[in-house]
Amino acid sequence: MLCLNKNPIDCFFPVYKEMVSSFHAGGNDIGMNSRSSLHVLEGTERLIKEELVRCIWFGQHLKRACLCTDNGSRLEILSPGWWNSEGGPDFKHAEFLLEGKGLVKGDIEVHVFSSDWIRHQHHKQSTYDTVCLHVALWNDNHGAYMKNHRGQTIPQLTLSKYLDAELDELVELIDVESYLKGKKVNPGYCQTEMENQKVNDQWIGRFLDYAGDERILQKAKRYERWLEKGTFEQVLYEAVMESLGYKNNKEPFFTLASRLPLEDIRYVIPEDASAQKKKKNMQSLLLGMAGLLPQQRNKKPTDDKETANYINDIEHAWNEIQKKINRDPLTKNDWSYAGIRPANFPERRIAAIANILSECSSLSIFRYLLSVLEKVENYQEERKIIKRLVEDIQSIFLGISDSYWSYHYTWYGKKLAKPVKLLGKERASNIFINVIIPILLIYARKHSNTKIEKVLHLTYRNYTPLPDTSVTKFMGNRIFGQPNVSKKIINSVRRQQGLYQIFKDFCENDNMSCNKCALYLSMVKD
DNA sequence: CGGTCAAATATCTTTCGGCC
DNA sequence: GGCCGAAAGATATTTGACCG
Repeated sequence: MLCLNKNPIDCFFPVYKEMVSSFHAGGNDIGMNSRSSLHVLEGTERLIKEELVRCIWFGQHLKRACLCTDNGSRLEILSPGWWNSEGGPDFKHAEFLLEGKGLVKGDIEVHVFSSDWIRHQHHKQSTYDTVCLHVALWNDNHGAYMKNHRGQTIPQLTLSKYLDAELDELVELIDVESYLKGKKVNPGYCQTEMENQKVNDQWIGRFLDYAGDERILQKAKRYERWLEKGTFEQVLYEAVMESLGYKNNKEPFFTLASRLPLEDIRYVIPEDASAQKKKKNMQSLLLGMAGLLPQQRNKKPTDDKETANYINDIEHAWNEIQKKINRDPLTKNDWSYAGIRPANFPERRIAAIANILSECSSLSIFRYLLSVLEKVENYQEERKIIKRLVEDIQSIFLGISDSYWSYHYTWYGKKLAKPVKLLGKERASNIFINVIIPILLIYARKHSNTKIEKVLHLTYRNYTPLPDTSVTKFMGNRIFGQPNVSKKIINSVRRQQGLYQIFKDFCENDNMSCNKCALYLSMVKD
């Protein structure tokens, strides 16, 4: 078993990454795929899984206007087809227009590498004769097409040339969790090996700790790229906004934040206005730019005076503000309401961020964070540091109250008997872990401030786990089998985040990568 | 048009831990 | 060891979009 005792424990240290690369150095990997996705990495350091490529294809995250097959024919996708959960091609009943052929209907097979077509033996299987387009993320054999079992030519599309965002951004945006639903979880090699070797709780805990640190480091890396184009406060604002999109609205929230940078907001909303006026203007600015005001949608009459007054106020303010902004607002179609509980509709979250911004001096959440850090650094007791840091930072999210939105879920929605928070504890925790810690970590390192890093790490490793998700449940089953064992060991967000990291790196393909998993290999190593 | 579903907060219950 | 307050855990409640 790999010794994990010698590494530093009070800061974010890339122990996990070193372990992973030690197992995969040299390229002589074991397993069925002679060349795994580990070795060809363009534009991302993550391991790209076929499931992700399927999601890219199904979600059509492509520059659709200029698609060409690998032999140069113009291609227009009418329908990406429907998921096929049984054997055979990945998507059924797709439709597209192909130059020289016209309308084509048929099935689609998706791979990470174009050469996977032959490696998976599809050119010898008649079940793949219905495939009319082969879609690969990367074209590694530089061919222009594939052949099926009857020798017919299948046109091929290479996605990497047409992605509508950086690959690592897509990795963040695409929900790879949903496919886990309903599948039964098989124990991993890790679980079997743990029983064989009687791996103790401390060892596995430590491993998860380091994996959890790696997750923060990777998030930090992502934000570091954003920082090339913006200031800390702008990046923090964008990241918080993205986080407010929960799962389905990350994209429009992020777009809103980049179309409406803090600088522009400051230009439109004077610092010296009264608190109330600032709040109202901020709401109308953000909601207006989001395209979510009632006037921008279907206007319904109401006999509720309070609602009518509020809407009137906000829309009036927007009509004035709109003149000073020369960028187009988003529209209702940019937002997704599917599968979102009314309490978390985008309108409410936008109202929330508007209230937060208008209450921060100079609209800077970042500056507020720094002031909290400064205060906390001087405390002696560790417990007190942890408590105050979390409480003070989260108070700006939890403490929001709004005369309208605290009592309503929607425009014209019925008035709630009791006020409901615009952002709750869970969201605040999420923002704290996924956004604030990574960004402050970058800041600490840029300023060589190890004290801040230590405070962040201290808080991180003492923070209780967030509620379970499909991924944490899956991983709990996969590694520990019994939920009570899992619960005992996963006693911090740090370890919980470690589960996500290992999942992303190794388990996403179900059983495929168990033999390459760093957790398993660390156990069997002598 | 009505059943189903989505996920957060509010509230109630149990456990934990510190302290005398 | 027992008491009290705090934290953690479990359960109930909530509205409106979507799909057939």
